[in-house]
Amino acid sequence: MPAQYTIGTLAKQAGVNVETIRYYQRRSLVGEPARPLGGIRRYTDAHARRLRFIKEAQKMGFSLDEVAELLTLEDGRHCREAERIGLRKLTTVRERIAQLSRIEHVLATLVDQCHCNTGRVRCPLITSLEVP
Amino acid sequence: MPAQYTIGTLAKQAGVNVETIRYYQRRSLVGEPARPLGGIRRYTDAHARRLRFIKEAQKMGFSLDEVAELLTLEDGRHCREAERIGLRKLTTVRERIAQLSRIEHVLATLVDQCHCNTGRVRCPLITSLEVP
DNA sequence: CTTACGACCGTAGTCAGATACGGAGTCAAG
DNA sequence: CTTGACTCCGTATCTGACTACGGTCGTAAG
Repeated sequence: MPAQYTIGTLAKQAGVNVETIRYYQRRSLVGEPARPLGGIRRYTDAHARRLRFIKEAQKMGFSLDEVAELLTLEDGRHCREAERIGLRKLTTVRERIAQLSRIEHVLATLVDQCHCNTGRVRCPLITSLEVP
Repeated sequence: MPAQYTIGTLAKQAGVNVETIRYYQRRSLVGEPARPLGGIRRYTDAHARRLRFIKEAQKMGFSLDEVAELLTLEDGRHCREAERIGLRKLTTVRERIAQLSRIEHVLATLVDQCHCNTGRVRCPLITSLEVP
C-alpha cells in the first residue's frame, strides 16, 4: 500500500512543519509530487523518508547545501561524478567520526571518574580535540 | 613560552573573526582574559585551544548552548552534576557516531561500485538512516 | 448548498550565529 | 609627536533555516 499524504499529514508524519516542506521544495531538497486533484499535492512514503533523512543529516552537522549534495547521490548520478562527491563526503564523515570518538572516549572516562569520586572533577575535554 | 595574543592575532591564529571572539565572550563561552595595559586584552594559548574546540564541536552539530554545557565539564564541576551532563552528552555522541557510521558504510559501498562501473549509479543513502 | 478545515501562494517575520560599523582610545615606528 | 594599525564598545546588519500571515481556493461532512 503506497500511502498518499497531503502536505499536512506528511508534515505530522515526519515531525516537521508544513512550511518547512514547502521551503525544502523551493530549495529542491524534495521533489514536487504529483498533483492530481485541483492543484493539491499528493506525497508518498518516499517523501517522508527523504524528510527524515534531511533532519538526521542536519543533526550530524551538515548544512542544507551539503545535504542537497548528498541527495544528488540518492537521485542517481554518473559514476565519475558520484565517485568524486562520494569520496569527498566520505572524508568529512570519517573526520567527524574520529572527532566524535575522541570526545566519546574523554566523556566516558570522565563519567567513570565521577562514579568513584565525590569531590570536584575537571575534564580535559579540549585537549581531546587537539589534532594528533 | 606562554604566548600572549591581542584579539587580532588570536583571531588569525584560531581562524575566526575578531567579532566572533567578542561574541563568544558575551556568551561566556570563553573567559575574559587579563587586561594589563590600558584596557587591552591579552589572550593565551588556552584561549586559542578553546576557540578551536568550539569550532570543532560546532562542526559535529552541537549548538553553542550545547558547547557551553560541554565546556562546564572542562571548567570543573561537582561530580554528581558532571556525571549527569557527561552521560547525557555521551548518549548523543554515540548516536551521532552510529548514524555517521551508517552513512560511511553506504558511501564507501557507493564509491566502490562507481570504481568498477561506468554507467549510472543510484545510491540508497536514505535507507541507510532508517533507524533499525 | 454551506460551512469549516485544510491546501495554495507570495511575502514577511523570527531566531541563532555571526559580522559589520563607527567613533573614541592605545601604542609602536618613524 | 604624529601617523597608522589596532583596540575598545555598543549597536546594527547579515545569513541560514525556518515559521508565520493572510488572502484565495478545494473539498468532505452535515
